[in-house]
Amino acid sequence: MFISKYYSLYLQRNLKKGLIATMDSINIKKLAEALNLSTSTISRAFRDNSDISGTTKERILAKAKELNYQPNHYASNLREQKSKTIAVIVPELANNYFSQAIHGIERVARENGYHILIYVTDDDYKKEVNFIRHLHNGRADGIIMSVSGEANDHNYLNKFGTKRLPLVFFDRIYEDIETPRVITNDYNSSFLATEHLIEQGCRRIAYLVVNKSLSIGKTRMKGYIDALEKYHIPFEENLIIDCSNSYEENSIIIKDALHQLKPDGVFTSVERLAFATYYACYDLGINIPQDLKVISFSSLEIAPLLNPSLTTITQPATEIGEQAAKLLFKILDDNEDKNLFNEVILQSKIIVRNSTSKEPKNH
Amino acid sequence: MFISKYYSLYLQRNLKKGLIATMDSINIKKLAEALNLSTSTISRAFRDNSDISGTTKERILAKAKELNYQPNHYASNLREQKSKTIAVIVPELANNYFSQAIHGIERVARENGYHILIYVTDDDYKKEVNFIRHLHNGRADGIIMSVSGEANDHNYLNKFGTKRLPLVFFDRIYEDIETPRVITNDYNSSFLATEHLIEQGCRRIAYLVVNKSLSIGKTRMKGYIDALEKYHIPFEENLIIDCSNSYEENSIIIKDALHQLKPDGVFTSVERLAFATYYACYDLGINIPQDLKVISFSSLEIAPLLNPSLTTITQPATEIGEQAAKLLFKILDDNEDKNLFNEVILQSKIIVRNSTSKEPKNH
DNA sequence: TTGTATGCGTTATCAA
DNA sequence: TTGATAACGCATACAA
Repeated sequence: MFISKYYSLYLQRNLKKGLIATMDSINIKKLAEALNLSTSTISRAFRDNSDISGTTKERILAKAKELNYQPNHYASNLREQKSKTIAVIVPELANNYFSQAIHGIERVARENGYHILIYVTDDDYKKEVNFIRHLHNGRADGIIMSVSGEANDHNYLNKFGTKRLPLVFFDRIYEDIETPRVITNDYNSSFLATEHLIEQGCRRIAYLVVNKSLSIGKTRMKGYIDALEKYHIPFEENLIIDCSNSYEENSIIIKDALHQLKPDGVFTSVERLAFATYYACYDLGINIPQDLKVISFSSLEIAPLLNPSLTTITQPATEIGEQAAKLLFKILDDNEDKNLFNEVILQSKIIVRNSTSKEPKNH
Repeated sequence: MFISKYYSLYLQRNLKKGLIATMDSINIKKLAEALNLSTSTISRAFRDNSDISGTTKERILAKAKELNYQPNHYASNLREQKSKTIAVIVPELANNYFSQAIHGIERVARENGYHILIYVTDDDYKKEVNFIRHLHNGRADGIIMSVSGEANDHNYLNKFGTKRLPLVFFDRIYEDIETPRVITNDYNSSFLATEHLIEQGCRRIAYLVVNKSLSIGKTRMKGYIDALEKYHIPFEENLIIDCSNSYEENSIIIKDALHQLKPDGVFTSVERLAFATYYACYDLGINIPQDLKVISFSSLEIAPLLNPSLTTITQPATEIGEQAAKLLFKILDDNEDKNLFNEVILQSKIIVRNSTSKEPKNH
């Protein structure tokens, strides 16, 4: 083998710096030498489809285990132009819904031999754009995302043209981007939730939302409005309470709203706002459910343990994650389907508990 | 340029299959052609240290943006022998503690330009071993882990010899593996928690644990035992309730224990068991805190909303994650420190609420 | 300051 | 069934 003098110098330096694999690091070539085989044969032992005799394969795998050899992931990826990795982008992590969804994604990915990268936007649109852009460098084969920037320009997703990575939305989606998605029947759930409050005797129902302009906020709001209409309850714009992402701000906003608007029912679009409502009621001495009934979208598993236990619209979070992952793998498996538009709609369940009870709470 | 006839055939086939970059996919060579520059110059524009004129750099970056070019991650990694990726291995995801910790890790990683891979073991030791082994193929530069297999053999971690990836433990650790770790003062917290129950009048305090043999279980148990001793309360072996990972099993175990042992205080080592205790008490008509006081390790943010509000030992989960990540980056940054043994101990806080109140609960 | 040449570790192709 | 080889896309040493 000829090594140019430049390169040998480069080698020397980098060996010193520890940048380059030294004797203690194993690779396909060394394994081949150790076994007196060619690298191609080694490689074949690790891919199932290729022709190779059973005995050599065993010999190779045994030696590989002994020397702790595994095919270098980056070299394989470079060669094969795929990474066996999917990226998951979520607005937040410390949220029962998203952690359950990720768990579902993780499980399906693992079964398919894929790894998952996690990105948290903290509801920051700029981060989202940045993540997506950087993911188009081969790091991931596909993306599963719950979006953060409904109010912003989604067109950045179209700028990749044919090179755009397969993308699946779940829960929070951009309606104007045509890509597979997994959502729940939010309109219907909201309608039923509102109807439930009305049936429990509420007439002034406040709707708490984090961002009215988010598609998920809009869909959920529509169900609320339509239910009011069905029961001929006039819709009051100011009963839509637009909250923020800040705990402190929400506390003030909600207390003000409860104080000034005196609703007898509250429907919150995310669980965080239900918690904030509870805290506000504790502070203000408002009794749930006597003075105020509360229902919320929530995947909280301990909703029955709250004081009072919280009536929830529970989304099948884990299943949503699983379905999203399956959808992505379907695209990844056969290129034909790449542009197939696919929408999976799962059903949420309303679970009635004491926070919307007509009777005084009892436990 | 000479292309062997074999290879040209191979090219043809793979182009058809779409396996190989075609016109729509950009790489360093095409960008170079488009700009009439060499690939090295392009490369230099993307690395900060190299010599390159300001104007060409700008020209290149502009064109790159236009053509949506980014250096291929896998090629760079192969060349540089590092991945700018860290792996995080946790026992479970749907747990406030771990999702908060991961959030902390994610933030620090992002700031350092690193990406994170998530692996969930579901408390399965075999999965853990498998993950770790596969990670040693270059996919990650380092690992942050909360362990699952205390009862098993940890020696697999030593089998990698000098090739072992930098590893940082957090919260659940293997004491016999010498590697940096971030933990909380569990012994002390347990001691204080038990003492708190005693001060509130408890004399028969049950300790609920998921796995006695886990180091974290042992440490926490020791604090409990020593606190009993301080107050001359005899330690009863059967008040240590060994629970499982199954919700249904725990329900039975706990109900049995409450029924037969009639404790007046319960100290649970993980929040899940506190929830199970609440459910059991609801079912059995046991009043918390009158009949039974409950304290638990928990990072639950809505502990004040429980019925009754739960007294917790709260770990600084996010900070633990951040510290673990920082520790890992310190190792990654300077190779010298590679074997430095480092232990960061953070303080948990006991937050007293109604579940351990002497007075009947009030809200 | 830029270009040329080379190899990172792997795998597919073809030849033997 | 195995071996030789070229290339995946990039980054660096050195020459120009």
